Amino acid sequence: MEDKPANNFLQAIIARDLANGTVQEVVTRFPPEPNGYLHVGHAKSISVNFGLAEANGGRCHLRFDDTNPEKESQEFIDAIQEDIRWLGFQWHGEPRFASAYFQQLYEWAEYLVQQGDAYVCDLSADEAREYRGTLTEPGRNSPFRDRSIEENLALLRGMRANQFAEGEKVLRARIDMASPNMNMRDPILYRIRKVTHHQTGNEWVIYPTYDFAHGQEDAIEGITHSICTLEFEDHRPLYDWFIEHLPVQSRPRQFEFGRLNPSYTVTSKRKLKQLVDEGHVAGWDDPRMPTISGMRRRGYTPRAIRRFCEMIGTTRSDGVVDVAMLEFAIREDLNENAARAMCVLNPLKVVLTNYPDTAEVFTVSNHPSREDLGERDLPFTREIYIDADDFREEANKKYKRLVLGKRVRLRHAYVIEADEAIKNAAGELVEVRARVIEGTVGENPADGIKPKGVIQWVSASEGRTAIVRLYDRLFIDEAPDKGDKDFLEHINPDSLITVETAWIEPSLAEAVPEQGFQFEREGYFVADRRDHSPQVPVFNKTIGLRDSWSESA
RNA sequence: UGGGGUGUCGCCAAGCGGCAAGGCACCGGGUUUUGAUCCCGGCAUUCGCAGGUUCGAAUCCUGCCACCCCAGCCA
Repeated sequence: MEDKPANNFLQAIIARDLANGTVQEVVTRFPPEPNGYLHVGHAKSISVNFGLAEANGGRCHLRFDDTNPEKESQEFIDAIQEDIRWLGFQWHGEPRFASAYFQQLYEWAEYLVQQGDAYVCDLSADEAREYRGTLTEPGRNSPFRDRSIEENLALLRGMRANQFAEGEKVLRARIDMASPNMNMRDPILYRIRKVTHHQTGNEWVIYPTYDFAHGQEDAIEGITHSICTLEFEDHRPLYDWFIEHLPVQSRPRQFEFGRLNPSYTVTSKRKLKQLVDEGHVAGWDDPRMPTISGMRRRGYTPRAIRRFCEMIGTTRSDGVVDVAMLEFAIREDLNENAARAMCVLNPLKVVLTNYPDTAEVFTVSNHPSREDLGERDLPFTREIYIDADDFREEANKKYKRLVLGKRVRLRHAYVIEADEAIKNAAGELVEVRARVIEGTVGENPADGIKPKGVIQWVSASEGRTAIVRLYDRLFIDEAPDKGDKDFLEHINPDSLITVETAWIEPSLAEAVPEQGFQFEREGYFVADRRDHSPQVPVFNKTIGLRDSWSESA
C-alpha cells in the first residue's frame, strides 16, 4: 500500500519534476554517518526520505556517509540498520557506503587538479583559518594556490602514497577566497588521516571531506532529490560547483528542510553521547533517551513515531515542536491497540471480611472496544491490594475513590464498602477492612447506593510482583539544547523512579518483552526488551494517561 | 557592519490576489465499571511591523524589525 503523498513543499517539487519529465523516477537517500545512534530527529529525516520515495513510486537508498573513520564504527552501522528496519522502512538494495566510492572520488580529485580547479596546500590548520578571513572580511589566497598542475598532481599522489604527515598537506578547490559564502573560500577536499577505516582498512591515508563526497555520492547513485537539513543550505553552491566541474553521470539536486527540535529534549549527538558517557542515563537505549532505540525500549511504537512525523509536517521553518505532540501520538496508538491489565504501584492491603477464602475467577475483556484482543482470567480473593492513593479515611465530594464508610467499584469485580482502617503502633495505615456488596459484579448495588468511582486492584494471593520503572522527561527545561546553557543542569532528578514491588495481575506474568499494555488508570507500560522475564517481570512506563483531575484537591 | 534562511492562534501547520483549513495544547458540556477513551461546543475581525499597489492583500511591491545557520583538515 502506498501512502497518499504528504502535503509539503518537497512533494510539490517532486510532483512537478515528475510531471515535466525532469526526472523519470524519484530516488532519495538517507545518509547517516555511523558515528552515533539515530534519534527522533533522524526519524523525521527517514520518514521524509523514505516517505517521499514511497509515495511517488521511487526508491530510497541507505548510504553510510563514512568519510571520517576516526569517529565511526561497525557498532553504529548495525544499530542504524536495525533502527530503520524497526521503524518499518526498507531501503532499496544493499546498504551503500561512501567508502565504496573512495577510488572514484580520488580520480575526480585528480581530474580537478588537471583542470586547474584544485591544488595542494601546505598551510597548517591554524594558518588556513587565518587566511580564510572572517564573516565580514574576505580571505587571502594561500601562498600555495598557484602551484603548477604537474606539481599539484605529484603532491596529491604523494599524499595518497603516504609520503606526508597528518596535517602537513590538504587538497583544496580553487574557487574564491573572497566569497561571502565561507564554504566557497577554497574548501578542503582531502585531508590526511592515518587511521584504519572500518570498511576500507588501511587502504587509504587520505579521506574526502563531506563537501567533496556527498554530491558525488549522490551522482554515482543516481539520486534525484538529495534532501538534507537547513544548515546545509550554504553548502548548496559548493555542492553544485562540484557537480558542474566534474564528469559525473547524473545531476542530483539538493533541497533542505527544517530540522526537528522537540521541547524538553536534546538531540545533538555530542550531548547524547555525553549523557551516555557520563552515566546520566544507562546507555544509548535508555528509555529516557530520544534515540530510536531508547524510544523503542520506552514502549513507543513505529506506528506512533511515523504518525508523529506526519503530524509535524515538513517545512523550511525551524521551530520547537511540543513533545506533547509526540505523547499524543503514542497515546493514540496504544489506546487503540494495547491490551488493558491491572497493576498496583503503591500497594495497600484490603481484607474483604465477608468474603470466603475460596477464590472466584472472572473472565474479563482485554480492551473496552477491541473484542479481537480477547479475554483473560482474573482471580478475585478475600485479600487484595489497591493503590494507597485510592483510599482515604475521609475526603471531599470530588474524591471518587475508596473512603471509610463509603463505596467504590473494583474494576471488573465487586463494589466494596470500607469499614475500618488498621494502623500500626506508629499510627501508619497498614490495612483496610472492607466488605463486598453482594450481587454487584456487573450490576449496581440493589440498594441503589452507587459507588462514585472505579479503582484497580490485584489479588494478594494470586497476583505477582514486578519491578516497574516510572520514567518521566529527562529535562526540566523546555529548551535544554538552546544556546550555550549547560544542559546537564536541567536534568530532571525524578526522571526515573523504580518501584521494586508492584503487584500485577497473574496474566501479566505471561507478557513477552516489548509487549505494551495499558495499566488501567495508570498509563501505558511495556515489558522491558532486555530485563523482563516471567520470573522477574519488569515493566517500563511509556507514558501516563491523560489526567484532567488534579491531585491537589 | 558579509552571506544564506525563517516569520500565519501557546506549539506544529494549510493557504500562492477574493474575504484565515486541520492537528496538539487549553477551556466548557455529555456518555462511561479506566478521573482514560469517545462525543459535542469554544479557541486568530487577523497573518512580525510600517507604508504602497488593487474594487479587494496573509498572499504583489518597498522599507524596517526579530530569530536561526555559516569563520572544523566534523557531517
